[in-house]
Amino acid sequence: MGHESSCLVAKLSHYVTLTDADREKLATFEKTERSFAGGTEIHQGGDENRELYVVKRGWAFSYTDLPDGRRQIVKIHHPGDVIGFPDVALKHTTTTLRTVEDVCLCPFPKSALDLILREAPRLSALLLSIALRDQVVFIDVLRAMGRMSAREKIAYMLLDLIARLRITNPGMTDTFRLPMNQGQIADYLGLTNVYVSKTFIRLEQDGLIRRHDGYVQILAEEQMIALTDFQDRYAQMDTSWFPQA
Amino acid sequence: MGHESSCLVAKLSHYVTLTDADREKLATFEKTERSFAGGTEIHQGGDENRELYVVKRGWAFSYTDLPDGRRQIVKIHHPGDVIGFPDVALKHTTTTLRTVEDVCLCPFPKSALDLILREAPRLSALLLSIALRDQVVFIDVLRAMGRMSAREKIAYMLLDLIARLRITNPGMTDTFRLPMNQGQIADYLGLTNVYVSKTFIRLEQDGLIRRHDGYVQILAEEQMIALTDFQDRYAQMDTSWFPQA
DNA sequence: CGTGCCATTGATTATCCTCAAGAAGAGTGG
DNA sequence: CCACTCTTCTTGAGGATAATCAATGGCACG
Repeated sequence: MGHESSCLVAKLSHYVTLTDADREKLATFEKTERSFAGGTEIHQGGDENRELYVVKRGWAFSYTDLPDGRRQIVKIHHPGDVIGFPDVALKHTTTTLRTVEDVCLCPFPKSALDLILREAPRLSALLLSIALRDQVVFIDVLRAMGRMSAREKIAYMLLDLIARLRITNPGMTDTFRLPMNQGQIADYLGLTNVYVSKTFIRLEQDGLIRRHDGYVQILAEEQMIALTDFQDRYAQMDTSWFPQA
Repeated sequence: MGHESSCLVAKLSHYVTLTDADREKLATFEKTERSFAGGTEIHQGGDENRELYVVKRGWAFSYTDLPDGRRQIVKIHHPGDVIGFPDVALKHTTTTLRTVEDVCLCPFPKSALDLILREAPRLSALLLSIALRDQVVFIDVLRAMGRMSAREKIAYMLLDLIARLRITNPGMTDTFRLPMNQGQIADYLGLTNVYVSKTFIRLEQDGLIRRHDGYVQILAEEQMIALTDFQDRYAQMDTSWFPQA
């Protein structure tokens, strides 16, 4: 993940062949970069007129709170992800953005999208497709939240994370670093930190996973896929209907 | 809702002024129409190469099942909605579409989007915005599913439905028809039909709502908004960054 | 060597589910 | 017009999953 080629270009190239003109336009998204320490709040929900970010390094997440403090983490951001895309539709930010660890982000203004839409129909189609694919992913999460047990939810989350990480790290096998703590995992899955702990231990005892120093190893991926009816939405998209280059 | 102006045009016109060229392109979405009886399965999750639909009349919903039969309703469709938009990104349908009552739909092919993206940047921006706005809506639902009690979930659902219906029916006040049964509401909110019944009764006893012959009346909208921290995502969008006409 | 964060563990509680049965209403056929 | 069925909503009893509360130990960090 990159010196010359950015993680964004790497991620998008997974789906279509980008022309030099496309790469040039995308490069404007990563002109500037800013670093943040772990546990930093980068912007708050309700802020106005925000920028978008491309993640260059590190994990972050977006969350919303209920007035009484209950928290829901809504999206976990990895390198190559675009943060804040959904908020483009609205005048105000809907979620708060917080870093999990030390992070490097590339901010860019909404108006950069305008250029893409006017001049690059093929890239527009790709951006639209990613927005729509993300909707499908949200639908999958919704199903997990509404109808899965705690055990299934955690299995689902682990499968989802590893599927996403494999897109940009093709060498990855069955082990990945999980820098989030159990309170954050609980806020993502609609559980409590205590119950996440207990459920992780059961998953380990049942031989589905193993944990060591912040890493998770998936021992029985097939079994976990069956348990959660997991579908990988990241590996491929339908680009057949795109405008020609 | 429509003879000359379609519900789709009506819904989109709420956000931007459409040119005649725009209307003409959108009209291709509603060239043909098909009617379905209530309780019909229109297409199954996993089907290939599907069409999109504009809803002309009646309610429908999209759902996914887990292998053991647990069901999650993912989206409730009203007149003017485009059904199947998220699936454009993928080769196969992700959800099953079922009618709630007698329904009239206008099917159109994916490729119609291609035309828009190539020739109508402003309309492209609007479609992209709607896709992104729908993501925000999914995020709101996610928060409800993850962190709200049954009582709050139902209140949230009712507020969401009435906010959506108000877009196309500006005359609507505090009462609307809710043609879904309690099992379907349960499948939407991640509850059971029994508990939905009990919770509805409590809401009624507490004077928040009233029910009569399939209609729901919101008696204490302010209180319910406070209870659920409800945000109306439908009333306005940020169109300021759109390409000029 | 404190201090703070985090994971773990146990005891208790509550929300919501499961199972079961009954009532009200709509539609059907005789 | 009257059974009859079917669906939906309601009600109650009992149970399970996950929450809450509280305490402990490990580990990193200053």
